[in-house]
This record gives sequence, structure tokens and C-alpha cells, in this order.
Amino acid sequence: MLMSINATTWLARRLGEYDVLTEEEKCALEQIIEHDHRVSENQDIVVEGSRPSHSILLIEGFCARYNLLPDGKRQITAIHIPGDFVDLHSFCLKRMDHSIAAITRCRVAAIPHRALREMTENHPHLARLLWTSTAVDGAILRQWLFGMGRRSALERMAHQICELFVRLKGVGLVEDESFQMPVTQAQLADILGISTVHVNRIAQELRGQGIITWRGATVVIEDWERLCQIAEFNPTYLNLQNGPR
Amino acid sequence: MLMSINATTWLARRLGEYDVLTEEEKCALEQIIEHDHRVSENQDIVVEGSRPSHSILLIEGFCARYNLLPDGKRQITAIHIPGDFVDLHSFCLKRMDHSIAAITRCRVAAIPHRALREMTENHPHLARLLWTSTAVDGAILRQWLFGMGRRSALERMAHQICELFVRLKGVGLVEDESFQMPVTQAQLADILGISTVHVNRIAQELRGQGIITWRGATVVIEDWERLCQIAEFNPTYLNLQNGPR
DNA sequence: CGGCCCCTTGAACTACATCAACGGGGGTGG
DNA sequence: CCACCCCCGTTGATGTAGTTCAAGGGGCCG
Repeated sequence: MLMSINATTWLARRLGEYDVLTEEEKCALEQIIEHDHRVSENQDIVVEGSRPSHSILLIEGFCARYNLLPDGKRQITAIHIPGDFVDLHSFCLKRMDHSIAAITRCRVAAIPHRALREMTENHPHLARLLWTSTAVDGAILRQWLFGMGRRSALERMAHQICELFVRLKGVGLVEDESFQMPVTQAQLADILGISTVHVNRIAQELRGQGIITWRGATVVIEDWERLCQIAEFNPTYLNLQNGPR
Repeated sequence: MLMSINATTWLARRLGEYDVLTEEEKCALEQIIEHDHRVSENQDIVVEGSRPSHSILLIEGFCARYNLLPDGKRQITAIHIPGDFVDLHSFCLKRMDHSIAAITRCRVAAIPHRALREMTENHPHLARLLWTSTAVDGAILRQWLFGMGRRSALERMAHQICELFVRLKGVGLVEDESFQMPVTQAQLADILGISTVHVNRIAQELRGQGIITWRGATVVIEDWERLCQIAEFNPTYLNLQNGPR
């Protein structure tokens, strides 16, 4: 397990996915992390309307961005896994137009916006990689939107599982084709934009066909080929390949 | 009308929405625009799978990003109006995971990625504003996703009109509560993620209630209050306010 | 003048939502 | 230690927003 990896390492590893880092750059990343704290399940990490002075790096656990309608309907617009720079965009946008909540118990590190700003002044290459991170978030959002508009609930659920699988694999959180997906059916409903009842039935469809097993928080991919086929999954948008930036 | 505004001015104006630019910065922006050309209606500006060496700034006309499913279903994930930096993210992402098409005849300017890279080296403040532009694109995507998941077709259409109205107003393309929306009902269907038949019926609903008129490409807002109310529109996410970045 | 795109309308169908109810497990209080 | 309760997953029945199919009319362009 990766329990003991520290915040700096996560950040270096994430940015290192986009391009090779020099030793000096890794050093610079060491400096920017201010503190490191725990958040309990279901607690908000960043709330709508606030003006954060720090951005949050997720070290352990899962969290979600979401929007609420006055009538209580909720839409989750992103799920974040360890290593994700959860609200990097708050550096650019100043005022939050949505909230971010911990889905499980989380450990997070805070990076002051001041440090990010200095990074754009003194380490343009690192700044480009941070910018890239924002762009990748956008690419994922486009895929979700694409699916929400034009894919069926079954296809979307399959796609979601494909994406999570690949992303978790990228940070070493997959073992033997299985991974942790610590979300309730109600939360998954808010991710997929459907009702909890429908999530239940769709999940049974995928399980019944022997494509996945899902008990508790543990998902096992039984038939990756078939899952990708249902989802029409193409991982290009995750930008996992490394290159000069 | 704004027919004769040149590319540099558009760019300075857009970035100036996020923060005040110095004269020197405006000067720097002058240097980066390489050429300026026309694209005819329905022509692709950037195609999926390519690796652009330039990013495109839209000067005149409307264009759309879209994704295609193998069966021909299409989802538009963004519409761009004059002044938008249409594929700024291609600088970060390298390979396009979607295409961009001209909805109307367009005039566009190309900015070499090399110049953007130099900007991150020599003009960190401008680089932050470009980054902000990427972040605002993301914020708009979140709103679309939110709507797609949790709003009805009527609400989404109302929201879309609100957004377009505010954005066009921001670049001076609104006169007397009316603006140009040069999209067919089929294209609007691909934006809203519904069928063209349903677009037709929803549009009649909005017209029937006297909330908008829409003939040809011209939309007139007859009852802004009511439109916003249906859409539950809150323009915060467009980040139109200026501040130090 | 012909053809094609675009808008419009009706009728039948389906993927989903909503409502309602029940069982099991894990945590909490008595 | 037991009782309770609440959350979570599950299932059935019914309702509805939106799709699909089919057809016709108007305007614009070749």
C-alpha cells in the first residue's frame, strides 16, 4: 500500500506524468506544501461561495466536487483520487462556484496560492505542468458531459468504472484487476445523473453479465474487454502519456 | 458593430476581463499572433487526433467543440463566440481528443504554441491569465454537466440562452436585449443532449409563454426575470469580475 | 423548376423517475 | 448485552420526460 507517501512525492509524481522533472524542480515542490491535515467522511473540504487562499492536494481518500439545486438535487462533477490537485483552479478563479466534499476519510495537504504564484514567476516549466493539470480536468469534464448527453445509463456507468480503474492504476491503487470504489449507490447516482433505484438496476445488469463484481467498496473487473466495449472507452483524454511541455 | 476589431485587441480585451494589463503586456500580445484566416460554415477548424502546433483565437463567427459516438450521435461540449481562445488547451494537451467546427463562417487567428511557451517564460502574469481562461472553460463545462445531469430540457435550454446572452453582452454583441444565435435546432439538440423534435417543442414552450422570441438566428429576450428563474441562472461561474491574478 | 435542408406536428414507444415497501448490518443508547 | 434505528441495498408498480418514426410544408439555392 501507499499509505506513507508524502504530499511532495504525490505532487512530483503527478506532474511527472506530464513531463520529466529536474532535481531542482523536485526541490522547489518540497517548499510549497504548508500543512497536512485530516478530514472526516462527508465533511466539506471547500465550500461554495468561499475565496480560498490555498489549494488542496489529496493524499489519501476520495473526494467529490458537486453542485446543488435549490430543491436539493445534487450533481457530482468530479471525483478525486489520491494525488489529485483537487481545487487547483481556485488559484485562478478566486471564488468557488461549487463545493468539494470528502467521500471517505481523507488526508489533504494545503498549498498557498502565494506559492503557486511564485511558481509561475520562478519555475515556468512547473507552472506549465500545473496548467496542464487544469486542462486535463477539463478533458475529463468533456468526457463526462459527452456521456451525460449521449450515452445511456449503462454505458455511462461502464465508462465511469473504466475511467476510475485507469486513473487508480496510474497511482498504484489497483491490485489484481480490483480496486476500492467507496461510494454508495446514492453517490453514484449523483455522479451519473440518474436515480439511486436506477443505479441499482444497472449495477445488477453489469454484475449479472459477469462483467464486474462489486461487493462493499471493492470492485473487481471480470471482463475488461467487454466493459470497454459497452463504454466505448478510449483513454486518450486522460493524457497519461509523458512528453516535453 | 465590432466587425473591424483585430485579433490582438480581442485577446487584450479578453485577458483584461480577468485583470488589468500593462502597456508592455499589451505590446507583448501584439507579437504573438501569426496569421489570420477565414473558415467557411461547417468546416472543421481542429480535428480529433491531430497535434496542433498553434492555438486558435476566434475573431468573428461562432464555433463548437464536439465529440462523436461511432453510431453518429454527437455532443457539443462548448460553443465559442468572438474573443474566445478556442483551443488554448491544445497547448497543454498536445493531442486533440475532440474536434472543433465552425458553426457559421468564421475569422480566426493562429497563435503558435512556441509563443505561448515563451509567454510562460517571460510574462508570468499573462501566463496566469491564460491559465485562468482554461479554468473558466472548465467552470462552464461544470455548469453544463450539472444541467445535463439534473435539469430538465426546458431548464437547460433556458440556461443556455442566459449564458449565451451574458457572454455575448460581455463582448458587445447584444443590442436591445437581442442577439444572434446562428444555430439550427439540430445543433441546439447536440448542445442540450436531446433530440431535434424535443428542441422544437421546448422552444415553442419558451416562445408560447412570451419569454423569448426566436426567428431565424435572432433571439430576443422578452422576459429576462422569468428566463433566469426557469434556468436558476447564477452567472458567478462565468468569472466576469476583474481582480489581481 | 427541382431538391434539400429546416422547422413543425402527431403517434407510438422506452428509458428513466418516483413512490412505496422490506431486509440486513452496523453503530448507539439504554 | 440487547434493542433500536437508521442507512444502505433491493424489488415491484406506476408515471413521465424524452425518443423515434413518419410525414408534410416552406424557403433557399443550384
